[in-house]
Amino acid sequence: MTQTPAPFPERPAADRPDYLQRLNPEQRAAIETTDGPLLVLAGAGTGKTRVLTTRFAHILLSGRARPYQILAVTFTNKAAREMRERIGALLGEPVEGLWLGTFHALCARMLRRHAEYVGLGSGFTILDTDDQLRLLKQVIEPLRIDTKRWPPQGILGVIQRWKDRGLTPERVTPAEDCDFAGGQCRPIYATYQARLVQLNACDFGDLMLHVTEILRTRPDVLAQYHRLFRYILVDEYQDTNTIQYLWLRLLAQREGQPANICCVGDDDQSIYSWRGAEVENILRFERDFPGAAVVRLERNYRSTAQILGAASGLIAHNDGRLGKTLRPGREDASGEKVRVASVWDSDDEARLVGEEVERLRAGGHSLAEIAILVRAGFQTRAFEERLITLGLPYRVVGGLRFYERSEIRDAMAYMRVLNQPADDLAFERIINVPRRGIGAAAMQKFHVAAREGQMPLAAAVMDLIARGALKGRAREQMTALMACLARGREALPREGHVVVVETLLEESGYIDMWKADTSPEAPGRLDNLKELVRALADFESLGGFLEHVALVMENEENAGAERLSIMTLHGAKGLEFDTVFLPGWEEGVFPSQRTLDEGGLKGLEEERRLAYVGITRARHRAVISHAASRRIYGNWQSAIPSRFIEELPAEHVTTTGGAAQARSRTFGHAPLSSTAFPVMARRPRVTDVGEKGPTAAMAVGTRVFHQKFGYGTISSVEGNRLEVAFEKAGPKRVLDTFVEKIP
DNA sequence: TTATTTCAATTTTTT
DNA sequence: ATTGAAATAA
Repeated sequence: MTQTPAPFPERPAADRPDYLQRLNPEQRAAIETTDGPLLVLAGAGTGKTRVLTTRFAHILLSGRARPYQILAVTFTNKAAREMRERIGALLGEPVEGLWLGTFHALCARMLRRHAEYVGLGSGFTILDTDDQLRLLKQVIEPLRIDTKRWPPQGILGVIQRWKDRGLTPERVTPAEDCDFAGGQCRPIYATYQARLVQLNACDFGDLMLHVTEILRTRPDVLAQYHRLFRYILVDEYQDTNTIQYLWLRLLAQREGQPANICCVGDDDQSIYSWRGAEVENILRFERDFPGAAVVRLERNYRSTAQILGAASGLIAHNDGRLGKTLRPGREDASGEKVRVASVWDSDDEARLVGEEVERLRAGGHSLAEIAILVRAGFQTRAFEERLITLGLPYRVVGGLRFYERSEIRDAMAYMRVLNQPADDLAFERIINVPRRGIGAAAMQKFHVAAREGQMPLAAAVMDLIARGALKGRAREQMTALMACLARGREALPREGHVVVVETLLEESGYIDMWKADTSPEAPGRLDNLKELVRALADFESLGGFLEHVALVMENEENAGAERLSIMTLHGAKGLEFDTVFLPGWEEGVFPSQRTLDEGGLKGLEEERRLAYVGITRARHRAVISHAASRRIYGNWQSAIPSRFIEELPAEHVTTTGGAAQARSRTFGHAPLSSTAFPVMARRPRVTDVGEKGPTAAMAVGTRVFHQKFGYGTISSVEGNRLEVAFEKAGPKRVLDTFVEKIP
């Protein structure tokens, strides 16, 4: 393993251009080591984005490459946008013609140029998840697969994972074919791909897969990109999957020239293995690119020493790390310790967080600098309810996004059919929305006609109308719909896409459908449709708009409002806040039981990295909490504190709350002054009922009472953790503090 | 063809 | 408890 380079000699400041000022030696090394492979291990809060953007600017300003000769890859559109803005700021002007974007956006751009090599036209459509599923269902329908046992989503998952690994249908070996769908996944995959080509469409995975396949099989195309890209920059390298790795390696390894690839990442923040990311990619970097330099960014400028100490101590429990230790960047006061609060249940937890937030706000803290980071979506509800009663403005980040709403997808489908009459999947989506009396039977008829006539669905419908094979209301409605679309297409060059789409949505009856809808969401949906038409005006053409939406499923709204954020730990990666609440640190919730079951030790380590990501989001304050009981799927479950709590180094942690006081690690310093934690308020007054838990001998066979589960008998004891056979609730694991001995 | 009922699943998510 | 999708009745 390569060592962090020795400190670099300080050159006189005057020698260095402006943009290289005020960087630490490691950051400067990461920027000035321009040629040859370079791995930058950037711990949380160590100035990663700054290094990436400055490196980009440095390559340009030192004359090593023109803007279009640098390939800069990110995972999210947000990261790409931020990078573009910051490069523009460094250079003093916006730069044009950059190859800067997400893996998928860059691949889409490449694939439009070379689509014919994989049997597509350059005007191919990019399908969303709905379309993918609909198409797959069509493919598996004749196979009479038991969709109970093998849900289409699962099959799609298998295909997606193959694509993540760079496996085209031909490359999937029989051994690779899992027993999913009765071992029929391989032929299903092949048919699915063939159908996509017929539709002149591809899914997200295909963007990477097709381009990589082209680069693999067309040396001329590959050479063209080798000549073009002199430098490659990759963000969040620990999140790359196999296909992304293959794509990068193909582009980076040039005959007789150094691989000028710089990957920035942090193995400790790899939290996406479940969607195909391979941490091995970053662990293997030095073997993949011989002679690679490695720079470690370990000076953290974000968090207090206490927070860093807690996070470092926790992550140290993982094996197989590349090894980094975050050091406080500034020697300021060490700050507050990380707090661990024990509460009774999720309502208590929400109350505690709410009170703390109110206190912070009273102390002049901005709500925008506070976040509640949960493991899973179901945890948000208790907080939302509490924040509403307190009148605290909040936002749940990562709910349904604009372009995922059904009315927007419907409207988009109308546009797609307008844009490409052969877009069967879009046509199928709108054909009976609003209701036009087309059910399964009619649909079947259309499909048969389309297959027999070797034509798109829409054309088949026209044909059936012309031949009089359609009767009654269906005929009327279909004639009207087709006329609508035809009028729109004809008017497009004259009236412009905005007006035409607006008219189409009106005349097709789609708008009226929502106007007639009396449900409370309907007005909001109409507003969304207005907003969609407005967004349409920002684009030159319909095609341009559709491409944008397919790749950038984002809405840029309500930023900067004075609200606190509730989001998942995954959603919080890359963000930072003054104060971070980390609720639900209980075995089964965090670490998640499912991850443990499915991923074993690997899964546990990923959960631990998630915990590490959570803590390192905090600049000044981190409050971890765990509840003693939690209602999951309608019934109460007892909960034991997460093992991650015990793994936090004691010297960086303070503990509050009743249950915690029973823990051996707490040396009796009960924070009685803390009015912020009126925890355990709803615990029974134990002295009235029986002896208090921790002081009483808890032996196997002891009869106990539990607030939520009722009466039961202890069946095993493990320190302060009991297993109790409850009379009504069955066997549960509980902490001794939450039961009372029955005399 | 649509409305109703039952039934199961229920982490994390970008593009 | 809640929700969404598939089976079944009107």
